Amino acid sequence: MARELVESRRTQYTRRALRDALIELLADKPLARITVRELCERADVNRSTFYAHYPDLDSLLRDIEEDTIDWVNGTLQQLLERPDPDSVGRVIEHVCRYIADNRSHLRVLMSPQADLRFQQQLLGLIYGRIDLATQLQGTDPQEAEMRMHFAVSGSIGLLQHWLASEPTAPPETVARIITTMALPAR
Amino acid sequence: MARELVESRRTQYTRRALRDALIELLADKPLARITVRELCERADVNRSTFYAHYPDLDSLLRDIEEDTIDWVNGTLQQLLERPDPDSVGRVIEHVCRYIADNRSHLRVLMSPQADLRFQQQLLGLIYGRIDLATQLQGTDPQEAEMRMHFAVSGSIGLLQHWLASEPTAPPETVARIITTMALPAR
DNA sequence: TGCCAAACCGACACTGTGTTGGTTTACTGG
DNA sequence: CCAGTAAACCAACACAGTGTCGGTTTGGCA
Repeated sequence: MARELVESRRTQYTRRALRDALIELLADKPLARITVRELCERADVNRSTFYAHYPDLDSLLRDIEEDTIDWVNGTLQQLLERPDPDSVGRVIEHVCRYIADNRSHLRVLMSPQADLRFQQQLLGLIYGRIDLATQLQGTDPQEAEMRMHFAVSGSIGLLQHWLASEPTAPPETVARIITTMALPAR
Repeated sequence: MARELVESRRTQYTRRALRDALIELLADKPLARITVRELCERADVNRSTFYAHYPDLDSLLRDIEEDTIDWVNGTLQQLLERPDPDSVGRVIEHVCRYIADNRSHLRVLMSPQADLRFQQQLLGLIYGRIDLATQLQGTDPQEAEMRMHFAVSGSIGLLQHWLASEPTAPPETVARIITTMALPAR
């Protein structure tokens, strides 16, 4: 694990070229329609070099996604350390602002063209940490889980629409809508 | 158009074989990992015969999905003809019951493995016809659209979870959750 | 500056794709 | 009941992408 942290300048450049190229291609078409060949062509990297780094396109995509996942994890950690009565709303707003700041990358990663698994993982992480269950106390556990799924998928859909549409609504508005729709009125 | 309605018994059998085979395969893996070859093998249909019917796997899938779309369209037409003050809740419940009745097919078509486009089309159809906008009267149109997207995606996620989980909750419960979360409290 | 890891290159066997021309087979209408 | 025909079968094709080699440059760090 520690060894991998020490990447030579050359390999870093190659990996970045591959990652950037994939993002560019994903803006045009779904992953299934992208070939290793054209990716390498665009990245100006030899095809065999690609295979030296990743077994397939899926792995490359997951590598890219990992950065965002890591950021969210770290941020959640920080935010939840200091106790805050209204933590839920604050976390959601914080994440929305992050998304707005990294719009160009995330509009691709969050698009329906991209990887649904990542999107669910991302939102599931947030709602899981927040422990939505405590917000839904008193209700039937099976029903609470269903509401949870509605909230996660609904948030994904809203965020996708937000990132795809112009002009862009302010992150605060989006956060407010998510909060009001995902959580039961108190 | 009229000509296509008259299908010989043979072609009907072939098409059904292909459709059933695809449903079976989709239960195992996503569309992207399914090849025309293995589909034909399972369907016991010659590969060139497949191409005589469909240009690619995507078209076959859309053909299957069309049946459900047609049913929903027809049902909506019927239900919305007779005016009903509480039409929204009734439509949603009706659709949930249909899904429960055709569980085996729809659990595949609705799965994340399958086609997201279909799922959005299906739910978008319902919410569009219902004209959720009227439910959201008085609010900012941009915000109304965002809530709409939340509602559609949320419903999809909930339905996916519902179809995938055991034991199965009654359709009435699911309909109630969708109604309460998608529509603003009056 | 010399070393060596990492990128490049060309070639390989393999699998899947669409398409085509010719054949068999099984419905259907007379 | 059987002839005609539409539809399914079959074999073979050119082509594109995959994953994996061994051998060769090349760039950067010590």
